[in-house]
Amino acid sequence: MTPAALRVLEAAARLFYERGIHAVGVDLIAAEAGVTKKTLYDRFGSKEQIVVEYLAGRDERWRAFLAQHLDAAQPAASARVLAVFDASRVWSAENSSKGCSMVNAHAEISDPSHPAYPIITGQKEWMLSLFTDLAENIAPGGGAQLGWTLMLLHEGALVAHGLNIFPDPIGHAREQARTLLATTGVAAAKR
Amino acid sequence: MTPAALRVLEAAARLFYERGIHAVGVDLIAAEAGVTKKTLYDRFGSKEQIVVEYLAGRDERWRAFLAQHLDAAQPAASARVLAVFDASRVWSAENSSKGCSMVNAHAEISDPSHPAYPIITGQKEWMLSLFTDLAENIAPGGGAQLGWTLMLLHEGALVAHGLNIFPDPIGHAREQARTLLATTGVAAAKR
DNA sequence: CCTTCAATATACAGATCGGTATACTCATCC
DNA sequence: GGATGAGTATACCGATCTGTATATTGAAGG
Repeated sequence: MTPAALRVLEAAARLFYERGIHAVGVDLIAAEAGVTKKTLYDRFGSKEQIVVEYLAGRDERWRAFLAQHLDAAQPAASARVLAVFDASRVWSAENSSKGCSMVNAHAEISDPSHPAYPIITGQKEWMLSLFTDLAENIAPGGGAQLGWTLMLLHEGALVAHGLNIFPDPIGHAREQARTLLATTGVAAAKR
Repeated sequence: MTPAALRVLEAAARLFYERGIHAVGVDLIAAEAGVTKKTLYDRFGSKEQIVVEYLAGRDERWRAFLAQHLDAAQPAASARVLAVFDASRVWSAENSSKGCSMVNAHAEISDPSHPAYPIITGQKEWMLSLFTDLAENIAPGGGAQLGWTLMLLHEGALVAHGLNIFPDPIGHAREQARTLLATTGVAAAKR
């Protein structure tokens, strides 16, 4: 990736996230990146490809960021679940003031045959299986249901964060997950 | 509202929701409504105004739909909370296969000075205060926090429904709300 | 030294965008 | 019966959209 291509991708990522994908034209991306349109098309070939690399890049960075937090967490499954919320909280404060970029992209990309579509659904499926796998360790046999609940809390918190509707929704979701895991863990231990 | 204007609004609502606001042009709206562009502009004046009436109309219909469910529910606050989830479940199955139209519009309309912006945030604030008011009846003094949790479950369920990531997320959210209200009610009663 | 390649500048193509103009039809209503 | 208003049909406007063409510069590599 050449320096000019990197600047294009950075400018596109910022503009796509802040203003929406369809509202941002390639001329604006090129101008903000300090690059000519020819360079942009030489590197990426199409706007669609820039969209794909924007989402793929965000997905990759989020997974790496989350992996760091998970590596630093205690090995207990419940601690790792809370680490996911902690990671989201920091990530959102730094990169996601308008909510989840995948959810926002999903609002604009309706066609499942769009090359960016599997990136969107793929991240959500991956997050869900992460939650359910951890949940299965906490409540053996009931991992799916507990994972669903954690997913709901997490997705809801991202949306609420983007809408700025009440203070620190991700922190609140984390606390709810904590009490939920505590009572569920107790119930599982009693069985 | 003339019949032609109604057809315009119906076509715009369907297209905006399915494909996104910026991806749909006025020519397409007019064609799908079986109406000339002149009629469209005579009735609405601008595309922006159509967007505003699209969101305002959906907001109004959702509130009326929800009011019906609340009127039919038992008067107990916990039953009314569950009625909200029940209403959302039916509504989403019929009208919202791609998730919440307000959240999706928020992804495309970033400018807070856009005339549609207060409709989006207004509905979310209204839903939050609905939850918190009901929650305050269930857990006096802790309505805000419980209301936040209900809001997270609800928003998360709408997103999960739109992403089609696991079966019946709104039904699952309802069950989680039920157990949450039960334990919270018990805790409040013990105090 | 000479090729290669990433980059620049500028111009342009064709389509679509939101929005307007003109002329006409038809029904309703004082 | 003439005015009003909702509608059609069609053409147009300037701007913007994604994408391409042409010609040039400058640095790195064998």
